Amino acid sequence: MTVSEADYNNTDASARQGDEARGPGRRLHGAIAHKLGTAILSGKYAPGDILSGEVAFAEELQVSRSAYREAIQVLSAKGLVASRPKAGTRVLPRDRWNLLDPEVLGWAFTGEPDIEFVRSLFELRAIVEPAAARLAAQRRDKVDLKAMKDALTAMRRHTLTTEAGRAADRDFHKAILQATRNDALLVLSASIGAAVNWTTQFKQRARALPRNPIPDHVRVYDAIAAGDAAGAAEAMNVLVDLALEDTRSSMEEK
Amino acid sequence: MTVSEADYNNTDASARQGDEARGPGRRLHGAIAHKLGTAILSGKYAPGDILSGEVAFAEELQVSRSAYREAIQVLSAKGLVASRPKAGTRVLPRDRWNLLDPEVLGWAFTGEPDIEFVRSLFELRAIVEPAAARLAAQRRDKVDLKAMKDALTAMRRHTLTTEAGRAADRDFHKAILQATRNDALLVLSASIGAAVNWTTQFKQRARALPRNPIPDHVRVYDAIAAGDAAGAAEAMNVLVDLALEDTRSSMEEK
DNA sequence: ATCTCCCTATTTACTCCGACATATTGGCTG
DNA sequence: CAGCCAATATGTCGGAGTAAATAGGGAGAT
Repeated sequence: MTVSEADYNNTDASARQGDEARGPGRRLHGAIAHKLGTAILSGKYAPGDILSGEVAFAEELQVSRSAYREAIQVLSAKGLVASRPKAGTRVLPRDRWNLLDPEVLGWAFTGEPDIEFVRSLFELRAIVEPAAARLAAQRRDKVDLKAMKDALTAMRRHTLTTEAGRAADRDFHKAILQATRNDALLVLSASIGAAVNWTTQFKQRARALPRNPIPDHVRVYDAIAAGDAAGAAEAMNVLVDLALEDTRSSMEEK
Repeated sequence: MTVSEADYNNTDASARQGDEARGPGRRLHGAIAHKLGTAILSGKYAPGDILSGEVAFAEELQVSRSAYREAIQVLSAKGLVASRPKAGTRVLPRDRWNLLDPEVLGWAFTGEPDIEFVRSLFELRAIVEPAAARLAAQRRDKVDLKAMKDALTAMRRHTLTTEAGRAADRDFHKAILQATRNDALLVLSASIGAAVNWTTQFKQRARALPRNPIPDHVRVYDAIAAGDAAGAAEAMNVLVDLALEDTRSSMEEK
């Protein structure tokens, strides 16, 4: 064990993720991975395509082979590409992509997001989050409830137009999943939370949010606090439905 | 577009994933990543710990710094570690780990799996798969049904004691998720499928499988084929419950 | 003469090495 | 106590050599 324990928690990732270029704190291979990742997610490189050889591509990008290779390792780890000697580096079929990886999800939403995929994500939310709310209502303790309440007050103060407000929204949902005492669900939260963050930003882009989301969240909180499993599931169901509604309309009228 | 399209689909990953050493087809940095990944998942390196410096660690592992760094990039991409100049490479807190990544899941099951985590995974299955079966019952077409039927016959022929049989089991569940027409769910299939594979192997390890799993699967198939959404969800619910039962008992009596 | 199989040759990723650049930390100094 | 400075570990670079997998050609059999 070493000194300085409570560090490395700079989860600003979600805040600064949209950045294009390479600022300080953003490594070169990270920037390359971002560039290639968005290119693949946006369809610029289709599954089955073969990327130019290491030497050629690295030279084209003006980086060393080391940096390029490390970027490829990242993409490979996320299931986007696979490399083999003599055969080259190939974009894998879409069902091998790790779409639930928060970073991949971010890449998917930097361009024009596929509306069909957004629908898929909300359908997944509609399955997972009500079930999570049900479990949370049965297993939550005081600490969980306090976390949810704090997140709610923060949401009220900052509103969803600010990054701080969206962070509070994510905290609220994360607190619920944390209360389920289920690690697998909690990991999904990181992914779904990221996705929700992008779509929420989308809603803002189109117009000021027409609906006040606070009451929906309060209903969920109240049911969980009361230990009302069925009520919590139902309230969360409504919340997700409304969020889908808003997102859909804002995407269509664009 | 280039020659030789229908390749790169060697998903033997799940079949040969338990290998320790570095065989042909398994790259060096992949072996290092596997070694470090399992070490982290097994708790040998706890969150917050700092790994020895690149030069030192690479020398200790008898590999070049490049190979070691590429392995670290893989782990970093999966959220297991993070590196910063001067500060070193640190193991991230558990909630940052990408536990749903199929490879990470494999690492988690190479050692003694945490029974609490297995419970979490089955709880997730119990949430997602019945809902998926419900959607599949509403949206499946002939092709989907044929894929399920083929998988069932393959399961009958090989039984779950063989890798071929387990592959058929995975194919069955994958066919269901494919029938939901939902990409996000389909990605979860890769993860859940991997998890199911490991736990199934576990059941085998303890003793010959006491229960014949075929009838449970057939009930699910029949309901989906009949378009009976509620019945499909319920049948899948039973299936997952029984699987959990078997896994739990085999883990306890070990 | 045609087909099959094996073997070689080439292409490409993979690994290694050694040097330099950069960023962050922690101590030092004013 | 604040701001500067140097030590240190990661990050980036370029090149050289190795290993693997595919494609193509040649020998053998049908």
